[in-house]
Amino acid sequence: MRYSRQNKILDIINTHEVETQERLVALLRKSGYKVTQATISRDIKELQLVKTLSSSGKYKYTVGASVDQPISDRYIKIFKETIQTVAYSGNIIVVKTLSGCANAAAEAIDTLNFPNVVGSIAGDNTIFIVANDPSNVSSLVNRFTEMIK
Amino acid sequence: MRYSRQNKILDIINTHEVETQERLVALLRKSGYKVTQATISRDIKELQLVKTLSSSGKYKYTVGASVDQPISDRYIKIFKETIQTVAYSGNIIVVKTLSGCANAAAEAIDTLNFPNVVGSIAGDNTIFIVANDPSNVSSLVNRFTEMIK
DNA sequence: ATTACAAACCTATAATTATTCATTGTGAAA
DNA sequence: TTTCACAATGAATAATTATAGGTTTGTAAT
Repeated sequence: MRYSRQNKILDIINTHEVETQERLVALLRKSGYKVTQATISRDIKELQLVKTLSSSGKYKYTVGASVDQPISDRYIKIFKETIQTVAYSGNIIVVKTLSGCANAAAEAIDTLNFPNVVGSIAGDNTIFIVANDPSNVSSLVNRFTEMIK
Repeated sequence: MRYSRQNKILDIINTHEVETQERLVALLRKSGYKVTQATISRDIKELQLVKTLSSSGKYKYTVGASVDQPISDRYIKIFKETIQTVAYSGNIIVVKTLSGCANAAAEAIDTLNFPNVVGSIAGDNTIFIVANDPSNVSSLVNRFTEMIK
């Protein structure tokens, strides 16, 4: 599960000083992701992670500077590939995703910056999105469902 | 000449998409810097350069994200090690540096953010610093000369 | 000038990372 | 369901990068 794993990678490097890809592989295994260094190398490229100096003088991986943008494509792709169903009630939209992917998808939604969205919260495989008004919900839902086709 | 070379490195990566350290070695040689990859690896660490994705999907070296600061120490060190003499006239301070190091030293001065400095311009081994008023020049000169002791 | 020391550097190599090529999974179309 | 096409991955390895250890070079003190 690629996106779920990449999400976990972000998690890990935010909480650990990861010096090498091998180390990252080891940490991922502890979380149940069984991958090889080759895959991590590719993940790192995709996530645009970067090897920087930690304050201790060692190298560590961090999220990249992201100077040039069009990662937007990436988010749309995540969106398409992780979202399972979209439902709603009142001004709340409930999005179901593949397990472990809610965070990634929610970040995608945030970044894609849909109108009338007040905020969102993501669990493991569910996102709640709060719209500013119930009357705007159906058009949002339409846009979501259009996008995942 | 370490700092001069590192200055050149910054120059090069700002004007070229440098994919590997070996490539950087080659480009440096063209500019008369004869070094090995090992030294470049250390320079890159010091300069906190970072291998990121270029828009073409290839890797390239860029200046780092610099999340955590205290590079200030580094600037002070450059300052100490490259500045030769300090003189002044009116509201202009003239700083002489080791050859090729004026840029690095000027950047250090900029970053260290001295008061009453209006601006500066650097050549190869000379920096002109413009103070806001002649009356503030001598105290600035004192601080500079203190620092290089 | 000579010694002592440290910085800068190189050579060689260890360590790490990226990629090639093969395989397996996965979804869509027939 | 079978087939096709392609995405994702792993194994092996090529390519790249970091570092250990030793040498040279500059510098300051004697």
